[in-house]
Amino acid sequence: MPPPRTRNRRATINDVATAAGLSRGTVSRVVNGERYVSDEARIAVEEAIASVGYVRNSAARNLVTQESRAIALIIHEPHSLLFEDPNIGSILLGANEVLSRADYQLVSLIIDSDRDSRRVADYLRGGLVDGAVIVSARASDPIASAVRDIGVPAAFVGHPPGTPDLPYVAIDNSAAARSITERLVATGRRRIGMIASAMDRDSGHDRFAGFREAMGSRFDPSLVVEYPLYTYAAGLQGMQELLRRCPEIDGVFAASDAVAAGAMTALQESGRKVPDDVGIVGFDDSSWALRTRPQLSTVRQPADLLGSTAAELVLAQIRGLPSAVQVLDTAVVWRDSA
Amino acid sequence: MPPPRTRNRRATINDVATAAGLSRGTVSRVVNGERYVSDEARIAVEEAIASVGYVRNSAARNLVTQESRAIALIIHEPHSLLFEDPNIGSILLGANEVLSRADYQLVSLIIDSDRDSRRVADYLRGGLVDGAVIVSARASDPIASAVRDIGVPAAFVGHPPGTPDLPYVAIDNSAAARSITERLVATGRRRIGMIASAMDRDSGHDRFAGFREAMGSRFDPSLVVEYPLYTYAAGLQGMQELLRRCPEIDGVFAASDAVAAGAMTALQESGRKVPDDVGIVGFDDSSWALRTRPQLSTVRQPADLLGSTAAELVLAQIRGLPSAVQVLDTAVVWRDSA
DNA sequence: TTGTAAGCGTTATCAA
DNA sequence: TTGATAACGCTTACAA
Repeated sequence: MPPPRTRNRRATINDVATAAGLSRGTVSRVVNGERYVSDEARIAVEEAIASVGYVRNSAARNLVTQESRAIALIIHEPHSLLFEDPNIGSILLGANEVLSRADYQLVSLIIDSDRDSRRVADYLRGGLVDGAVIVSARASDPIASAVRDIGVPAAFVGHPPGTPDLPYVAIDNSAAARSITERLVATGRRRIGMIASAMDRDSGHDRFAGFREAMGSRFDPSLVVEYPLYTYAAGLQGMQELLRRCPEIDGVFAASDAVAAGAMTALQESGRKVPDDVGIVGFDDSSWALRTRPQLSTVRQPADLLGSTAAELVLAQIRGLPSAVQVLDTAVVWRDSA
Repeated sequence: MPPPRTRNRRATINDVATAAGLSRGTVSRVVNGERYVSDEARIAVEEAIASVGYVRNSAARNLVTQESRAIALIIHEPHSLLFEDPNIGSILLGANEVLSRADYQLVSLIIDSDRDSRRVADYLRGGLVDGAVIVSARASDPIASAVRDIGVPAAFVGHPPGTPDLPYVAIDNSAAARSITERLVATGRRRIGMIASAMDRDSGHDRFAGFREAMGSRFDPSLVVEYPLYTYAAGLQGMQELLRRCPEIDGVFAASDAVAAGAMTALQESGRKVPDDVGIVGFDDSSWALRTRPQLSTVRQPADLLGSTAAELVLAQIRGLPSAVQVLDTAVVWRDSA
């Protein structure tokens, strides 16, 4: 029998108490699975709950317990890029996994306008969540400082410049970029360029820095193009531009796998063979890397771990435990594109 | 000057009232921007708010107003597919746009396990949101019936079989599939197959049905392969299988653009030219369609409109307005892959 | 225009 | 083991 659809008024704990012939306190204890409830009381309450169709009002509960058992995940991603980047899905799933296990509800809030930004800040401020993990913040992101001011336990995925000193989890983009660039150099390429992206994010900025370091005196600024987003389109255009500037180019570091995939298309359209004529490497080891022909040499980044670790960082703060910055390992995975 | 970080106790409306030398009621009126507040009172309250660092407690407010001004967007997507499908990002953004304009906070809840499913149901039941839009429900999805039982205003994107009779917004997958298949037939192909996917969703099921209808007596079941998810990998494997079964195949309808992209790779690896040797069409007109070479002929589906319309459906119910099922238009966009 | 006071539906303390 | 009762922080008649 479906619960009586009292669309007029929802049953309260009082209604249950009356129906069961017991007090509110006892009903509350049953609902929360506490000890010190006799079997007969428990049964009576359970029957009453079923008969009046009671469900607990979370607002009232949160008000008295002063917690919500929910954690926000704030996604501030440029419109066009949202979910084109497979990393963010993995981060989300990773965070959800650890929060779910700890019996917290993950609520994702997306910021797509200044208006959203304000509303999300209000949402956090209102005490509707006990903590927040922030992904894809850009340099000097207003939501980042808002979170700090609000004082809610929080952690970043990545650590953009200009970000308040909150705990974060990241990878060493610079070191990873250096490694893969060095590997590319070692294949004997002479003219190596880079398609840089998202320089206003720590990831984009640091990948470029790593490339530059690895190139040392061979670094040639005219062989670097820069685009705002990690997209296939950026790779396509970037490679075309590089080819225009220097037809003899024989190596390319693309700032992400999606960018590398676009670049590879441009290379093939220009009649060049990968890796024979030009070697190309990406970054992320996302699903893109296995889609290209040949498959991409790239840097593996543990996106799900990024998400789960960030979630753990905020959980630790909630529990009053110390939470330190975490830098996760990456690995170069060498396939056939270089 | 940053607000005093009273980590000990948050200021309440009472503290503001005391500081301003006014009553709680007046403070509340100022906070909510109501009329009938003298300028001097308003100013005094605003100063007091700043000095004590007051922010309103949403749980308390929601408790008395009996609303949350938040709408849930429930994503029940198989782990691996989450956000590989660009449609879902567009749906999310579309919904966020209309809700944001109406000053509602969109909170996305993802379901990735049975445990999640129960927790999300509790979240909805608890009154933490005023409505819900459900995307990517599968046939007989438990969360779908939970939502119906809970009685919260809701709308589906799509209308899987076995779904309770709640308002939904969808496209006519079957008619669209028929159109593009007919167009493919008209190019003179003789042996046309299909790579079907997600048959447990209305979209997957109906696209296949449309294909079958359009093929009429030419329909050949041995030229159909079926995979659970709309993925690149499904397209890759599906096309290989089709080629094995029938090397002379000269036309393919892939159930989504991602699938088509995978199929195109398989075709090219087998040495076949698209569209000369085999014509291929997809579905969605997502970013995938412009990435393949040649670019994909496909069905344009207004993913953002799907999201915004679903949000409007929910809003209408909250406002007590009638809300009817909506079927959105699609269009065949013909490029070079067939 | 402002103040008073009664809830909103829980949980939690303290007696019984 | 159970029952009163006092919060939790806010909104909202109703009075003044």
